[in-house]
Amino acid sequence: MPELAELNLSSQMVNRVTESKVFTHIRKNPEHKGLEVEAPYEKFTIESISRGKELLLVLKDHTEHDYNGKVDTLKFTFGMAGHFKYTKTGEEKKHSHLMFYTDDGYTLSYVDVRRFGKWKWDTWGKNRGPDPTKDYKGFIKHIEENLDKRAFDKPIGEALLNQAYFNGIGNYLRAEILYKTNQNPFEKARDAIKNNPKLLAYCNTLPTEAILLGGGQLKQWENPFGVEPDMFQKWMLCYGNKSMNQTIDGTGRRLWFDPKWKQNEI
DNA sequence: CGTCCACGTCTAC
DNA sequence: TAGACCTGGACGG
Repeated sequence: MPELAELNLSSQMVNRVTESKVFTHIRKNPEHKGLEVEAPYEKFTIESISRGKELLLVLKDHTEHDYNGKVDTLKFTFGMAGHFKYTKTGEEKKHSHLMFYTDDGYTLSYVDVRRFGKWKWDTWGKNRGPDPTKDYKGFIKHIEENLDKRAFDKPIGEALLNQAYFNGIGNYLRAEILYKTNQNPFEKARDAIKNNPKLLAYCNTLPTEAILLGGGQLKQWENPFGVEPDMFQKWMLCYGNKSMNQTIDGTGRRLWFDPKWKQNEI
């Protein structure tokens, strides 16, 4: 599930369901080896914000008699399968690992079959770049100021997964970006960025489109924006398409690309 | 049954 | 640049 679009949708969903809710307890599933988390206040509210492939839960003190204005942020990464579910307490889904309980019988659960996701009391990772959809200017500036770095010696197909510069781009977004910008994945990243103005622009527009289509598998909501359920599949032209070429890239991940590009062309 | 594969990091040789 | 971390779905014999 989780690339920029899915993290963004998770955050929107959390904001929608937790609006005007008051939480009192947090519990970790002992099966998960992750950090134990205790409620920082007797009563608290939850808001959420995403940035690339990270998501924050902002916990705010709601204890009337002892308000101190403190705010705590719990940072999540979703690994390969993380997402949130909101259910009645007692009806939590299998593989729920961190549960936030309201004072009126509901649970917000962090669910993650494979348990690759993580959480900790923290804010945005300092080794991750700006979100290309929420801070496009910052995203462009950060790349342009660092174009001479060795990270951009890599083929663009690999560089697009580098979260220091392309925070939120994952395996399906890179495939769609390369394909829809008519970009040779094996061209040196620095040259590709200089020669193909669509490349950085589509790091903004394609994740934005994916958000509006409700994201990929393991949807947070059924058709969050009234979009037909099969629209996302139709939108994905390259990733997972049998008529495309695929190879294992230098980082061990499967790269999907237009067969017109020859792999040894680097 | 078995093997391969998955929208991602991490850390250790 | 391998593995390690995990579960489960798809597909083959």
